[in-house]
Amino acid sequence: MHSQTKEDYLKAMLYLADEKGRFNLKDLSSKLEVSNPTANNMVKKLQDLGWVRYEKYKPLKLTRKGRKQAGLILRKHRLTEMYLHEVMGFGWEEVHDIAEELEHVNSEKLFDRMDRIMGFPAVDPHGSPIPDKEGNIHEEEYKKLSELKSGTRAKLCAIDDSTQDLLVFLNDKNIMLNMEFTVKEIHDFDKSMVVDYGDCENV
Amino acid sequence: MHSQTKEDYLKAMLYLADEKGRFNLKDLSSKLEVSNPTANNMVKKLQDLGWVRYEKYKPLKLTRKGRKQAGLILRKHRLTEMYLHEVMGFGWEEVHDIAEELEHVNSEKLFDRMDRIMGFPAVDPHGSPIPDKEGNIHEEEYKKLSELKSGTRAKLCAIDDSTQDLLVFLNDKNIMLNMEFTVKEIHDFDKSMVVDYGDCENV
DNA sequence: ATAAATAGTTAGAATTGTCTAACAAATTTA
DNA sequence: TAAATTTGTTAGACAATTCTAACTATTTAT
Repeated sequence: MHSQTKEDYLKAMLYLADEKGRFNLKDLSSKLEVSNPTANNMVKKLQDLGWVRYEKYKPLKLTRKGRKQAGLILRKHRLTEMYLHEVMGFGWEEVHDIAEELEHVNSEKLFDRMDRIMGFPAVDPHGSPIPDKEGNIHEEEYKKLSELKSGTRAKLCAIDDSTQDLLVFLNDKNIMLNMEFTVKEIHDFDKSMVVDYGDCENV
Repeated sequence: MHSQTKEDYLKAMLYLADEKGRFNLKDLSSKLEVSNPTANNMVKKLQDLGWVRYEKYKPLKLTRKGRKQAGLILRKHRLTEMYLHEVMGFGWEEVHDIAEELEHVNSEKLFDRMDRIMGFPAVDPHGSPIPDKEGNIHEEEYKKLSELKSGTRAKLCAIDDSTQDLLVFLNDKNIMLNMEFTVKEIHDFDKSMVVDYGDCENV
């Protein structure tokens, strides 16, 4: 059926589709850190499975089926992240790497149980939406920090670029999800901001 | 490093060593349901890794190193089983299959956290010992049901052959771990017993 | 003790996922 | 637009894990 490898390709494509709208083989091979021929090769197989549509030199497209598969993997990933955080007490900067492994486990039972134990959460510890059981992703539209004007009061609903480094940095500053803050100043030269509860640079 | 496949070979060998004392290639290939040449082939690689000692036509032996590796995998398996049962509320007949997948996850953090959350349990939901962090297994010596004489009062401490079928059967009879019971009768012709709390056939 | 049965070995091949080298197409830039 | 850069393709190879077929060694049973 679908190997762990194929799941990683699906996930990467979902990510790229979301991030860039259109993406090509190079984007995929870079994202997965494999060579170009490797990705090319795999894309052909994914096409045979009906998960991708691809024509030579054209951008890649996930099929509806592929998007669903990918959504289901992302669901497992984000449910796991939330479980690790909320139930097991891991920090939001620790959960990604563990979930990266757990997401490949084949057990609806397990993930449904996590879901139930947590009371069916809508988002993961970084504020990203958890796809539903059909693999559909219900995105909330949040304002970006960089779109806020000086003086605005706002709530931190999600971290877009949840790298471990950034999350550790935010921990240092005692910044956490759902925290309210006010934009105090915006420096013109580099767009960095001063907000209350600590300051957060975000170009 | 060690693939999931190699981990399965290690686990199988630990099981066979425990079960039979001495075991040969055939035992291993049967246990893993692979062909004989496949197992032969893999055993050579495991020997190169220093986990097995093997000479043509002789019984197989796990090295100390191999036994430790195997013990650590078993630790992950049994910690997971116990976690699924005690914390997540799965039945003792459900946990094996899920743990079979989770045991290959590479995250000391995760398993240590499970361990801590449960207060460092000594046994899994079937009464089997959870190996320590060095991979050592501290076996308790229990009497077998078939060794008990009529009239004995005893506590059910472990299930030796924890197949799903048997566990479901025991559920039906409302038999659970740590339950006390008294042996009422032993039928001569098939050694089946009548005990209070329901009756359990165990030759 | 020999024949039959079981266990083990060797050789050769398939699959999956990866690579490099060499070349071709498309896009960007000057 | 032509050269330079980037992207994509093909071909051939390799490691891991598995198989079957054909053969050999060991063990068991008569």
